[in-house]
Amino acid sequence: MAPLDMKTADPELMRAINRFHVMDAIRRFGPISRVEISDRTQLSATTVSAITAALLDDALIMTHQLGGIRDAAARGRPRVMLELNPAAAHVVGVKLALDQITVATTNFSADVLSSLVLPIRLHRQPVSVIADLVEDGIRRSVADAGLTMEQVSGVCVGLPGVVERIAGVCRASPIFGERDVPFAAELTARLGGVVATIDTDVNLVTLAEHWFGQARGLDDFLVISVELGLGLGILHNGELFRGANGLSPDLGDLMVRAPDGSGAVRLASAASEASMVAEAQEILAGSEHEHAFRLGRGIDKILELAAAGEPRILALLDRAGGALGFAIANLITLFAPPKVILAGAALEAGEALVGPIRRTVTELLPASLADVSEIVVHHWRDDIWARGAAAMTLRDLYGAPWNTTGPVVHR
Amino acid sequence: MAPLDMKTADPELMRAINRFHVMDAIRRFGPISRVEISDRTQLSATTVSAITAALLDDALIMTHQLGGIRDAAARGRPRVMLELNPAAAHVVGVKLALDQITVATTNFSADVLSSLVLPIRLHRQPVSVIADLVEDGIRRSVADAGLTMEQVSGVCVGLPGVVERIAGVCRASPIFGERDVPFAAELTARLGGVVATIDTDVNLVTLAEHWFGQARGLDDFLVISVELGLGLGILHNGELFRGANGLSPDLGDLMVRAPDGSGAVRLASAASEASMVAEAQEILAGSEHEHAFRLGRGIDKILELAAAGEPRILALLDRAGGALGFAIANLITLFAPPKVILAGAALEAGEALVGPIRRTVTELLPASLADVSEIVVHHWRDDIWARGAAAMTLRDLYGAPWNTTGPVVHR
DNA sequence: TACGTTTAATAAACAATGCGGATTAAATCT
DNA sequence: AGATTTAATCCGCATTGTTTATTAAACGTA
Repeated sequence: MAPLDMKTADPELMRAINRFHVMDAIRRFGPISRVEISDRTQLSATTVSAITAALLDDALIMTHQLGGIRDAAARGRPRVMLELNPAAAHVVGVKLALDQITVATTNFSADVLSSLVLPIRLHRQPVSVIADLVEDGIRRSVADAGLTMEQVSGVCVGLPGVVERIAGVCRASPIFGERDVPFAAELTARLGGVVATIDTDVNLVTLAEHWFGQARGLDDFLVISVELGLGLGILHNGELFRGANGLSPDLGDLMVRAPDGSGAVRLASAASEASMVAEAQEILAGSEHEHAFRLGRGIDKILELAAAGEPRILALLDRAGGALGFAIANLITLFAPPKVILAGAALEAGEALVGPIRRTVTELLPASLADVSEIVVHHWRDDIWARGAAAMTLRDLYGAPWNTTGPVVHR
Repeated sequence: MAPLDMKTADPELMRAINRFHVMDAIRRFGPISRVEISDRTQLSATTVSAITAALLDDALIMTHQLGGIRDAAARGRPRVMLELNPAAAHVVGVKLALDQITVATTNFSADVLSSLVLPIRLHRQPVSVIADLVEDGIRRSVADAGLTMEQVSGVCVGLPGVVERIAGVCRASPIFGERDVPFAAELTARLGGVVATIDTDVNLVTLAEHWFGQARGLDDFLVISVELGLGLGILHNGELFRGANGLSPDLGDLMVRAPDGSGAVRLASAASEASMVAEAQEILAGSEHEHAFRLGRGIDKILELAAAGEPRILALLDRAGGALGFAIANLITLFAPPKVILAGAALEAGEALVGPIRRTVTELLPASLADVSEIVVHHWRDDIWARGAAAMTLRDLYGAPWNTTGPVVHR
């Protein structure tokens, strides 16, 4: 074994750690004054002053001019409020799904400046074709935002499947026909100097939930997305959880009891949108509804029939919910997260799907963990992925120095 | 939310981090010279010199007098070898199982100085009775080692179930009738100044495997123990994995498909020693073997019959292996560990149990993870638990400063 | 308007740390 | 005995965070 892999400490690391804490406080609570940063971080006022001076110098933060609302009874020298400088950097977030590409450009505060959707079926396209499409989308979104590529600090691509972020390699994904696709390198090569990284789509939204969403400030929670495929994001101890080597797990690969009790099946084939649509298509073969599934949005038809109370569809959703509940119960047993966030078009079915999930989780969870987790449904706006991608890239820009999880830079 | 919870950096933390790295290098590779520490840790020779001087001053390490074996062609000033000072501290490790208490006293190098086994059925004894028994065992083991309680730096107790180490509370365990037992406090109160901590029994052995055993230097692996109950230990990114709030998960609480395909069952009721014995007893009711199960060591009878090729026992082991394989496949999907270590009396059945485990894992694992994990069986000596408890306590003594995971001290 | 009070932010002095280069220590080689 | 080689330490320097003192910028009051 080579040198011990943990980082040793020197003054530079010390500064990096404290700079991160200051940045994090400004991001989370800004506009915020130096005194309050000092309070929250437990750093001395002097240190905060020195660090903020450097950050102002680098134009990463700026003073909030529109004087803060001073308490009427305020005395003494007023606090100068500090906040992120939105113009300090711009990043592009991309989400690849089986049926579309979403691209958005954001500023340093993760505000979306421009976004676009390319409704293209990517299924089994060659990697180079997909990379070309993504490149075009990025360049167009950047132009729409009134920026040039030189002003873009980073690009982050989220996609379903098994992703090794550090290496920039997609080990397996429904998007690609091949295995072990070095998509980060592929894309970076096309962008002329702008570094692209990749991650699981759900990891992006998990980070977005942590920074902006329902789990703000919560250090442990799960995100489960039910789209064409299934996604799992885990925030554990304030950090995105990844398996060994930074390999993000794929929820669809988890095994569950078969809904009909006949053994084990992949969760993806029991509870993903794709599997539900296929099953519904089979159930309704020959009926008046059959043709609706030809149009590609079979899930909408399922929701419609569920709302109408069609019993076979309700039974289908019940089985899917049972399978999801099984997997979620096991995840709660392992991670004990206070919150589990569900999202995805299928969740629009409401109690028809969520009910069985909750019921199964309650049924299968041991008594000692009965009350640790709250299961909530969150309806995402389209841009949450982009904000997550932005957060991921911003984290790299001023990221936590104690994690060696930064991605490899391909040039 | 109060102050940001991550530690801020100051010179003291810097020194603590580097001191840890030096200690860790000495522990892992000692006897080791200062230059080699410098090489391995990437710290400058000056810094290593300063830190080792302080450690020598505190008598935590000592110079290795029996001059190292110098290469015949060696030139220059000889290296002075450094190693842990075994007498620097002593700790006591305790393991509670349903049928016995094991106690061992070790020195600073985790060598076992004395150990004893109390074959007592703890099942549903009052907490105070168990604490009394443990106290007696500890005092006797310490005396056997020729030490006084004043010389003991810490006590660590491992037990099955759901344990919240930081709080020192056992949330649920087959050992205790009650829930939420503050056993660390209970025991510390009896030991007059010596601090006791608790943890999952498997976590202790996981740390022992990491420090001394088959997984030395491996940063990611799983440990699965099949005893009367089931245990799961996870080393992830070089750290013991715990759920939110430091809650260690219980393998027995994981749900698996029922072996007969009729739904879901707790793994504990499908593959633990207890469940296998109960099932075997039922299968063999009325046969010549029935009375063997009255003697308490039913697992031995199972192994004997498996070796003899008794088909119903082989089928039983096959079902249990299938259930374990199901759970292990899901764990591999989540954690992607390069190694999975199995242990426990039931594993003596050899291929009759391990075969089905391997087969099921191979069958259920997705192709992208087919080759990441090696499954091995490790036969533990009785003292491995004690060494793990020692390692756990030593880690607290000179522990990783960046983890806020130290246990609460009750007095 | 002048001056005191209050609070925020910075400056100066100090202590701890790690590092690079020079120096000393301890062995072998010639 | 002196040169050579390698290990370990000493010295001076740069960086950092903290404490204490000082300045800055507001308001209140006479």
